[in-house]
Amino acid sequence: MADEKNYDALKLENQLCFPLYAAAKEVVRRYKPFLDELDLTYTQYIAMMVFWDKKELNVKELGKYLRLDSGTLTPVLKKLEAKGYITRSRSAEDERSLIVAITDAGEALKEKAVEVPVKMGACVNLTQEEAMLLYRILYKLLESLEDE
Amino acid sequence: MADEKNYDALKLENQLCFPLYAAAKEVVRRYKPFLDELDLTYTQYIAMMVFWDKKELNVKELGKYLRLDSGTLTPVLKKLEAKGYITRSRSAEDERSLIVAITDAGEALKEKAVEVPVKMGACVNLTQEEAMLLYRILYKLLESLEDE
DNA sequence: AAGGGTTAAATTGTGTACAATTAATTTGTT
DNA sequence: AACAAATTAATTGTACACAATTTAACCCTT
Repeated sequence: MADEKNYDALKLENQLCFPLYAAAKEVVRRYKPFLDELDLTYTQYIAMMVFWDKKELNVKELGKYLRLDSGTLTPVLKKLEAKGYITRSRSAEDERSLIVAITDAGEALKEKAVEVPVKMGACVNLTQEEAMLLYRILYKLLESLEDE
Repeated sequence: MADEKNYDALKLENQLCFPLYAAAKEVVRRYKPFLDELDLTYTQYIAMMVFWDKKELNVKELGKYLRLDSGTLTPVLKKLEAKGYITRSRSAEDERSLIVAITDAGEALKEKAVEVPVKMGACVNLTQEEAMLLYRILYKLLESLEDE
């Protein structure tokens, strides 16, 4: 019994990261039917959320909000451009910077999108208090992981 | 003012799903340096966690634990087999079923892996209470999303 | 003005995720 | 037994995610 090592920390059910990973996937998956009606993927949807709020920004700024890099965003933005929801153009002041701006069609999409959070809210079976706690703890976690 | 619609629910900062999605990605990203030492990706790591516990199961059973389907698992398992940590063989009783079993090398990997949760724990800056709350709420969320 | 260092996006390569389909096998019913 | 229905993995196709590299533009110091 002196030599017995405790491997409990290596069990899936004792992990904190695993339910985080699984719940995130599952929630995104649950968005799909609602987002299909808008012809958006989840990543495209959260990008549009930023544009509905900010109207115009460059890839770097967008990436900061979404916590995604240009490797992920470039193809996503090209798809949103192809759908006519945004425009992509180089900044005149700084040719390195790509200005992404929402179009009228993109703005119009907001009217249909307002239903999405309502429908999703109905899927998530948490109390107000649990939802608030979850929100607070997740942001605390994000902040703590931010500063390396 | 009668015609003003409230779009607050469409703001990124008012979403519950977004910090969930972002935190999950960030935590998995934080695993990377530790898992690199084991030559495992996060998905391969959680699969190995199941094998360390169960020794042997088929793809469907594994998928139930990990909440992943064969489309995701098949390539992951082929990689783990190539690394020598598991074996893949058809069941004699039911040829449809693929039996995945851990090898000695896979078992040995556990010795190095025990350090991973310790190192990760040091990165996550939550109190015991917050961690427990997060765990409980995430599993409640997962369960509520499970039954459609 | 010139050249090194920095910065912003894009590109490349690897590895998931997942929906939908396919292929092989098994099961259940007649 | 025979065949339709169900089940299990694998495959196919699309879409991220991210590390690492590349390309082009900008900045800064001399």
